[in-house]
Amino acid sequence: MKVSKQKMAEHREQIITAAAKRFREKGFDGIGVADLMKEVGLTHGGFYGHFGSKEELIGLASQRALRETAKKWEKVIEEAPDRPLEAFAKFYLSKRHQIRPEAGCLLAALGSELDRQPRSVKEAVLEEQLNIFDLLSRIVPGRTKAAKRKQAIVILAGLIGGMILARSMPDAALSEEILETVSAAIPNWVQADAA
Amino acid sequence: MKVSKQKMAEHREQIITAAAKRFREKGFDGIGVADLMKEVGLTHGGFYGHFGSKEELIGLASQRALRETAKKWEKVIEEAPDRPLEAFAKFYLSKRHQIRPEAGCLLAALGSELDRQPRSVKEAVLEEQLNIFDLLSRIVPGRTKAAKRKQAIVILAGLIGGMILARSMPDAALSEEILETVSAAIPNWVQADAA
DNA sequence: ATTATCTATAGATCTATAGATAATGC
DNA sequence: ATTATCTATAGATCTATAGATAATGC
Repeated sequence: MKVSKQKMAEHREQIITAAAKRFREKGFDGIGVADLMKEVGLTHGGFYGHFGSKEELIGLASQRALRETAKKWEKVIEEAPDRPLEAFAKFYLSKRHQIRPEAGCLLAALGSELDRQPRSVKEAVLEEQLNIFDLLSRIVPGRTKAAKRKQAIVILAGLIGGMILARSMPDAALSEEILETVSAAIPNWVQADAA
Repeated sequence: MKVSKQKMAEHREQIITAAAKRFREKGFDGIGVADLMKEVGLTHGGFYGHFGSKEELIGLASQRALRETAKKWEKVIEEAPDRPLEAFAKFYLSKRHQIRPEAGCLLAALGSELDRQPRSVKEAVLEEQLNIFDLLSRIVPGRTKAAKRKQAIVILAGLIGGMILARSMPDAALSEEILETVSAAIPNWVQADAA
């Protein structure tokens, strides 16, 4: 039943990728080790050859998830060099993102669960959060580095809160109202601050 | 083992109150029926005389939690008639609120779990969310009802996102930076919109 | 007589481990 | 010989139910 080193490395990646998807879809407690292993075609006993614990996988998968979505955001920003913030806010606060949490921002899908995760998980996620602050700092009109960082923080907070609020609604019309309202408001924030 | 009708009604309230606290503290999956019943001094078998399922309790406790915090917010707003929005943003985005999710806003503590709850839970929460939109509408300077509602939505999104982001940080200094930055920015949003 | 609670348990999870198996890679 | 995976299971949960118990309230 042993496989090659390369195949084992592939298995590891497949487990992390599946976890990154399913955790965002079902929550950290909503999917178990056995089901994740089954999804990639392995038995659950083998899991502990790859990771020391489920907690370790939660850290790795969370980091992976946030990094992958941040990469997409960079593309969206590059493709709209005239109004990058507007384009990004629209992309983030889209209906498509709302209904597909498993492929979207970890902080919107699992944000309120992160506080209850062990420190190691929060630290793994932090690396990507700091990258995102830098990414957003590049598309806001603040004059100093500190001013740009402040704007980046405020924008990310608005985006996360907007998506979580939209997803919490039992009615599609309300969700849409929230996404559009927040999306329209965000570009005004930086103008106000820059003035 | 039977108790009076009044005592039974008290037990029901105690269960809901304990649940409203523990769900916010540990997540909907983080506390079980047996532990909740033990906390109020009953055995877990009796739970199903009060509620049809854990899901039913989740709806009732979530509604209760959000209503109780919204009541506190009203007080904060009434006590600062000159700058109600500034006072409220500071209150919501306080360190005290950050470190005590079990006594704070349901949407910050459990926001990203709500999307995975059944419709009945979302509908129970919605009643309070609409009340909060109204509450915030009263302290923003928009000219029309629609403009005020938009501002209320944007502010609530910023508050929720700001708190969730602050709580997700593994470092207290970063949490504080986020709380202060978002808190300082929010009052500017309505001035920008009203202009 | 009715019923709120308790006791006991069914049945289904869950994470993690121990030892067997069978393929890799020296 | 080493080791990635599988099989089997320990031990600890979890929600929910059935029937017994004992107090209420007619």
